[in-house]
Amino acid sequence: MSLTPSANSSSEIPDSLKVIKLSSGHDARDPVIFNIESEEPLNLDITLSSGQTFRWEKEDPDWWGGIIKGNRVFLRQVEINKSAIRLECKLSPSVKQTNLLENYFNLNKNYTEIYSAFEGDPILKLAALKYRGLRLLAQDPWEMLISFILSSASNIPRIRGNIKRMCEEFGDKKFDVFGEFHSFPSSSVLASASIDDFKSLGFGFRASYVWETSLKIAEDPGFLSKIASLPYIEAKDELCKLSGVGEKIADCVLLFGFDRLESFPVDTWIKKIVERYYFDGRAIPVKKLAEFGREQFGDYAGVAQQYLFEYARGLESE
DNA sequence: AGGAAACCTTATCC
DNA sequence: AGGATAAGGTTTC
Ligand SMILES: [Mg+2]
Repeated sequence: MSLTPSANSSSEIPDSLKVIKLSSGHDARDPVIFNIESEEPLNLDITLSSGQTFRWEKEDPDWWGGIIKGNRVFLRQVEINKSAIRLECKLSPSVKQTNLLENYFNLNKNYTEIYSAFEGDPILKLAALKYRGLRLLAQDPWEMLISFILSSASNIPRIRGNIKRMCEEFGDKKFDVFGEFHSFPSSSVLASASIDDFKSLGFGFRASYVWETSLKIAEDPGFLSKIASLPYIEAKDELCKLSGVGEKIADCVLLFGFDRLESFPVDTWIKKIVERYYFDGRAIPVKKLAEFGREQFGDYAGVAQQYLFEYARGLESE
């Protein structure tokens, strides 16, 4: 299943974006190579190694490899300065999607404007400075759902490993000019696996959650597309009905899979940093913190969350 | 209704 | 070095 986040169906690509083709890929054995230039801030390393996405791998010193809407993509940053960025992109010539990368990186969203909104908040100002070019990605809702069910009380390296093994075991084997790769497995394929299969992949207690939710989605394929049209509160309530999905994971799915920037997922890192800098170190219940985040950061709550998350983790590792 | 306790496994900390 | 603690929480009791 592959759903398009609603905001992208009507997204306009701004004039500031240029696509420069370097190789037309007339020969079906050659990859298509082109550049993307944008005035929007985008730091590939920060964005693709962040905690919102789990399947990107830096295989070369420079090249990132990943899969977008079932298409394998290789990217490297060839320019990054204050006013413009440039990406070199390699795709299989079989890829027909237009604006695949522009949509994935949400290049229609004005992050300079968002940074301005962060100016009045001392912590966000610092975070935006340190992680400039971190962008929210427009990812697949189904992939987000399973990925974040796997994230609960886990850690990022482990989540990546769980997902990688699951894709290798259950994802469709596909071929392009670069060779073999595996897609993210469908709900029906996962529903026909067993809980023990998932335990042997290292899912632990999340194995039953993944199986139950896969079965539910396989039996009700319209479930996720209905979410897209619901108001935030109702969308979240619906998602929470799924096994393994509570408030936090519902917020992650809404933010990363449905472009709902009003979501403010509260995990242990957000809890720590928000208590420390916004509540004078006092302990605050997670539910209150989520309400605070949505209230405090408004339309950009989800972007603020992402910057605070990376900032909090950065503090720990320094 | 609200708050512990249980739940798997692997990084990371000290 | 290796035992303790924490990790993008949810469910169950
Ligand atoms: Mg649930």
